[in-house]
Amino acid sequence: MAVSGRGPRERMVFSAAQLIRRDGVAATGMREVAAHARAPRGSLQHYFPGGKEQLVNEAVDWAGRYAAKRVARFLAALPEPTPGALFAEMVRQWTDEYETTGFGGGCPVAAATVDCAESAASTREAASAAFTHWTGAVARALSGMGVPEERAGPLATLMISSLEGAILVARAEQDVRALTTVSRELGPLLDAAVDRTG
Amino acid sequence: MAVSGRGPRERMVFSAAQLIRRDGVAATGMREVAAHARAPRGSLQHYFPGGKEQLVNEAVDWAGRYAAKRVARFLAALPEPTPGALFAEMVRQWTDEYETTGFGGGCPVAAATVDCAESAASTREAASAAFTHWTGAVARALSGMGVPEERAGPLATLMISSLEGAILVARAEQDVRALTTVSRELGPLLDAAVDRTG
DNA sequence: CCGCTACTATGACAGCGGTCATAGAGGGTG
DNA sequence: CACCCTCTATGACCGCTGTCATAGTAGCGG
Repeated sequence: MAVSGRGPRERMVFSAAQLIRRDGVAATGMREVAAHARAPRGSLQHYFPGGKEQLVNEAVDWAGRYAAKRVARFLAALPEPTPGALFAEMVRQWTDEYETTGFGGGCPVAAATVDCAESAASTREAASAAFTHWTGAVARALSGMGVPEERAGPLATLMISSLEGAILVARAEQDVRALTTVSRELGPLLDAAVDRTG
Repeated sequence: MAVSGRGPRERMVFSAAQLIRRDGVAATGMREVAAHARAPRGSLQHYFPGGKEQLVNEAVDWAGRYAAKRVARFLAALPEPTPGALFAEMVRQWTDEYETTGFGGGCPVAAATVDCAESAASTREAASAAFTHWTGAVARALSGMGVPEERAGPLATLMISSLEGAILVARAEQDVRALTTVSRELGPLLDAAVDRTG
């Protein structure tokens, strides 16, 4: 996994997200992040004077924006966009990863929530913001598919909650079963929400 | 939170589950567990010669059995048992806790999965077993309500995945919104799965 | 060359973590 | 009393972690 984003700073944030999603926040050391990013250790205190908390927060923030961008990209790639198809695509990103590279990682936002929700207020807020970003992107996508405004938000929350939970279960079981199940079970419900009166 | 289960051993397992669900596995120390359980520190190596990993595994196992028992209890308490009502009750356990005692804790099994899935194989297996126990209890409950056999398993997985994810989101946002949303959105879908041909 | 800024390089420190070693109580049984 | 088994009590060890302090290098404008 040769990390080669542009600047050292970006690489460290990216590496932090990668390591966090694999081992959790507490088990991820700063020296480890720097090494993984092939960045000098001395740069840590230069780019992240706020210490580990700042680095973690930026990693979570990055993950939230990344997830939101993915939604838009999925949307553009779908030949016939429906809510169920979007959800299937979101799920497929995870089944693909798990089937090819193994069950090594989960969602970094989930990891940050589990590890820091009670101990670090700013990180909890970062996770909240990440979920909000992500949910907003999904809700907008649903609206664009004809889902009524007042239904888009709740359904987006349902999609993300189910996905996050299924990721957890799949990782524990080392089996994508939970992921494929939620996709199959939720698909019809989601598709039924599009307004066909137009 | 005066812990007063029967033996010191049981108390330590229980305390471990409590602390893990709040701070995560890595951030929970053994000395801390003993102190929280009002158990002598020297008992740690006596009751858990397998070290922290054993203690964590037992805590996860305990949580899985507890969750399964709760399902049976919810079932017995429901006046008119339907899948949607059971799910609403499972969700309500969490909204109640969050509204009364705050967003201090999540699911210990989720925490163990996030923190140990990659680093400790035995803990990952314990988490998998916990989910299996829990899912089995829910599936049996659904079957008892008239849900066809082949639908009970997938729906149970959907319920638990959605619940776990909603717990995560709710904790990050410090708002039970995600929990109430998944309950409301999934209720009709679940109730529609009961076989009414009898 | 000076001075300034951005970045890097190390080493040290203090704290905490899990684990081990060793020894001590308590209470039954022979 | 001697013996043993269960449980408890400490203290020490070692490794790791986040953070700080200090010093060094690179490049650039003047």
